Amino acid sequence: MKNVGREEKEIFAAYLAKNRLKRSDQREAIVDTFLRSESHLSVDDLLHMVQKRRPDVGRTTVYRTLKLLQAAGLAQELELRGESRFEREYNRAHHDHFICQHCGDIIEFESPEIERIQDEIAAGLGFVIEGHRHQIFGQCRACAARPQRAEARR
Amino acid sequence: MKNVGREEKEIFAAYLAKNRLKRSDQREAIVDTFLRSESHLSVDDLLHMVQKRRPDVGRTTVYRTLKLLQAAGLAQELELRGESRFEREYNRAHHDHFICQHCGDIIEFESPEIERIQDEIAAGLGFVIEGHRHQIFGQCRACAARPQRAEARR
DNA sequence: GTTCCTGCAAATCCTTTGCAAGTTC
DNA sequence: GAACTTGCAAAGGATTTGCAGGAAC
Repeated sequence: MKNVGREEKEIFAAYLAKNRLKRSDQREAIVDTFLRSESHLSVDDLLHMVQKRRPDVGRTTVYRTLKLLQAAGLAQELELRGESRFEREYNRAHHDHFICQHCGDIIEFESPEIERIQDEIAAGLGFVIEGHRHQIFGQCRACAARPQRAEARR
Repeated sequence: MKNVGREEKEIFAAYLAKNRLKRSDQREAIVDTFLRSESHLSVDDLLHMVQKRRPDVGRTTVYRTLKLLQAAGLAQELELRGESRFEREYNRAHHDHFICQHCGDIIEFESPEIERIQDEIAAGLGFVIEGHRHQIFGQCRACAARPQRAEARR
């Protein structure tokens, strides 16, 4: 488990330098924790994980560091129903999400075909695409198999 | 402009009756205004439109009535970046949205082909679809034609 | 008359901002 | 030392809730 996200850390450092910002232990802990996690973290998830290492890190700093990660192109915000989550963005192919409304699990998927159709429709409308969000809500395989617990989460 | 949304109003009345709720002038004004509008209203849009007719209607009641409209299957919430908007749902084919980030315009589109691909991917994952949200952000034709005003809205 | 509705104000929830003290360069 | 960071507390913005008075049934 060494050198996790080494390249991303270099990019982050370069981003700081370019903008005359400074490094700090808190930032380092947050960035490292974020890069080690499987993705789709809420701010609270990340805060709690970081606090296991450094209990003195504040929620404010997590918010601020996530903004930096986004600006540096390393993190992307996922705006789900109500809550906001973050995933790694660097060097990842574009993908969209299935969200299980029962257990909260998030499954990624990608479909070049959907992207292509999207582009065609946009072209027909004279619309220039800058970004998109495609989320599918429902039940994952596991939750569908035990419908009696369907209300557990929502 | 008579009898706008007559059928929807009947459904709303039936929904109230079924749940032992009562009619009120405020609800009627809100529902009527909602049904007459072109869609994609924010709570504030709706509040202001209703207040032109009945200045005494409060924001709280608009929120509460929108919840009823949703529960009755007449309105659907559109969660855009940050803000929340509402559109008519009754008897409308499923569709998704292009959102111009510059002028705020919202353009609807539908693609049975995308829906089909979605269903296939879901089936492959054993995922049961209960709903989805597909939003494409960018510039509409008009805004793309005058890029100098691209920063006007965001 | 009982039950439901309404608007206000207060409470929440999530996120951002002001600020004084501490760090980095 | 100048400029940036931090955490706290306070401020914001959007939505919900408690409540007392008013309306519907």
